[in-house]
Amino acid sequence: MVGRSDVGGKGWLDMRVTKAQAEQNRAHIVTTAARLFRERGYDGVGVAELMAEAGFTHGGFYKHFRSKADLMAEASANGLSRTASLTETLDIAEFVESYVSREHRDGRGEGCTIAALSGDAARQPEDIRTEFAAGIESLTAALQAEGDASPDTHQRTARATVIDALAHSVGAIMLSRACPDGSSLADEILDVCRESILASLTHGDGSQSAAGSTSPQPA
Amino acid sequence: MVGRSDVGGKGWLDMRVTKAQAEQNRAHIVTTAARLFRERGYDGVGVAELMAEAGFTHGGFYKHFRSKADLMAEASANGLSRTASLTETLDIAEFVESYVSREHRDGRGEGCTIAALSGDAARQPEDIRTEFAAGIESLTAALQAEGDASPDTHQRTARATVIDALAHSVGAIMLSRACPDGSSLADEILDVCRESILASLTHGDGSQSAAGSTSPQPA
DNA sequence: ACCTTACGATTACGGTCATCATCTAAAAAG
DNA sequence: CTTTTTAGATGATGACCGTAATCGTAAGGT
Repeated sequence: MVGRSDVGGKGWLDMRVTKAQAEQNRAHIVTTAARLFRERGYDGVGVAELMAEAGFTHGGFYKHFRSKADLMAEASANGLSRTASLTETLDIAEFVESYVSREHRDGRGEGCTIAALSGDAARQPEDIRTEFAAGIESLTAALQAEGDASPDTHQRTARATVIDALAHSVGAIMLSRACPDGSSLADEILDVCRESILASLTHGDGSQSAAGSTSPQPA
Repeated sequence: MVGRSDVGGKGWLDMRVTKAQAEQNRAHIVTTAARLFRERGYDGVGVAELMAEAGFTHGGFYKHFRSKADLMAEASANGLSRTASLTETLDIAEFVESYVSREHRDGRGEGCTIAALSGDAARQPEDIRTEFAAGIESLTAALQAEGDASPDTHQRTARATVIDALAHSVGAIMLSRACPDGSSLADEILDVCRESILASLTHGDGSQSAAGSTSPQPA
């Protein structure tokens, strides 16, 4: 390992790195990881491949993160907040329309982290599930809040209604993705559910009586 | 299938047929794998650990399966058909009641393969997704068929209603499982969705009646 | 201008993984 | 009986994994 006496400064250049650059590189690693995890699952992407995709070699990874598990949690939080912020301009009906769609189903890497990784997250340590709970809360809050700004007859959507529609939408996407590409069942699930969810939103759905615990708790 | 077809004549074939025990061992490996995959995901359990859990060493694995991917497909089919057959005695309301429950959420290994592995299946090769589509169809058929035996009161539930309720239930379980153990959100999701799904079954479309028999059966 | 800090590259370590070669004993086939 | 076949055990192989030690180098504070 000592053979690096190095002669002649020929070395390929790779001058970069300022403090701000490093921070930017770190952020890039996180968002890259978030996308790769959505596409292939937490176990489907290794540190080396991840860093390569971000434009680095795998060695520098541990200057940014203490472990892969740490990055998994951070990438999850990043992806979840991304979904929530993208949703902030949508009301529930618009959200459902774009969420329960073929485009979303077929664009896993660019889609919702909940739909892409909740199955994996369920088996991960608690810190990741805590991020998911927070992400669900943020998304719920975003969907409830929409309409508040509008002066007209919009009223804040009931929390239960939002949670229900979200679970319904997630289930539709996951079932559809579990079917073979182009299968009629995959499309049928999407169409049936989208119509049903939208109907339940416009329908006289004012039923959110006390069902179990109603204690919102952002983590 | 211990069928001893046995040919008295001199047909050339019949080179197969091993001990009946081998066939039984193979089946045991498949059901063990189905449970372990549900608990930890396809990538979360290795061949050696799997075989050990089934009571064997890892070497004999390839006398039964050509690859781990082969077993993954077979174990998926096994788990999915198990869920469908366990559901055959339930109508939709009973199904939802037992499916969208804390017991099911917390008993991943003994629960529904769709809820446990659809997130993983979406990233697997087509043969596994074909099994999932078939499993969804079987489960849908089982839920539609229930009630046919009864005289007038029940009529065949609409396919769309069943698919919709199934996706909704799956989404509820997956979201709840993605939350930390014992979190209030995890329980809230379950309670909100269960009530909503049951409500949509009783007053939604033009074909459905209330529950007649009561036999809540945890899978 | 020093000196400290640390990004990122290189290389290597244990460990685990799927897969397979080989051996064995026993069951089937003759 | 003998021969053939094979379920399962044992052990090796090579690839890949997460993690870490080392180092060149440049940035940032003083």
